[in-house]
Amino acid sequence: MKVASWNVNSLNVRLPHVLAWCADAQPDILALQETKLVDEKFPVEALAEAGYHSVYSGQPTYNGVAILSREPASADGIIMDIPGFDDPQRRVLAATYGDVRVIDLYVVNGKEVGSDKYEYKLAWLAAVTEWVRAEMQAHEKVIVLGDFNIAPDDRDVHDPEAWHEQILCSTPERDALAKLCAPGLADTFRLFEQEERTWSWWDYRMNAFRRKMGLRIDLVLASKALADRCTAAYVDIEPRRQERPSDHAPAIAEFSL
DNA sequence: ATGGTTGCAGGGCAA
Repeated sequence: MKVASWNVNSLNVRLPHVLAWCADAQPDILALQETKLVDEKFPVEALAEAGYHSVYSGQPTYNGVAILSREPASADGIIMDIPGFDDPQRRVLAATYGDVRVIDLYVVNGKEVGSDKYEYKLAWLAAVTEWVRAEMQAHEKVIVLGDFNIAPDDRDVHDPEAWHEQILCSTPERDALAKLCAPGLADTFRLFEQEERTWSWWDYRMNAFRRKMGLRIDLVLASKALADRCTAAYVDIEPRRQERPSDHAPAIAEFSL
């Protein structure tokens, strides 16, 4: 089973990129973030023609998450809100595929350490952490993936000194991510030897991609039952090289199931 | 400290 996460920064603009990547990479499950589409405009038919079922939770202009899959999601167990956390922003989506629970997250960016958005990010992460804990008690095989807007440690940052305690890299954010993982989620990327300086996001500005100035903030986390069966994990930067790309590249994990 | 680039939407806002 091949599972991927991709922040597409508008599925309206990036639908051709998604279709081309799916045709090439053949993921079984693809979690999307920043679809920026209301549900009425979600391209269900175009994706169905490409062989993918869709579940999605969108809003106008901002945010929006979706999960594409070869096999349909179970009819029950689709969750689009963090339990007990009132939030109009469409950032979470959970669905069950066979015996695998998939939780797609578009973590709050946070803008700047100390800002209102930063406080919202930490509160949001605390609420998600409680929810994920409950999901892991209910399911043995859990995948939590998405745009985490947190670089787990300095290996995931092109210039750790410049980013020291900055947004996406601050200690409270990293501690919050560690707490989310504490019930037994592994960053699948780190289960394997990796090329150093692997990133999944590069700012559109300042020629960051050409200059290899990126961060690895897109993650596929897996519970132990799945981590034990993980056979590969990597980032595919090819889509970032294309015309009119998303600023993120897909993060992928493969499992022998 | 600011600016740079993209998307949405048609002016800023979010990233």
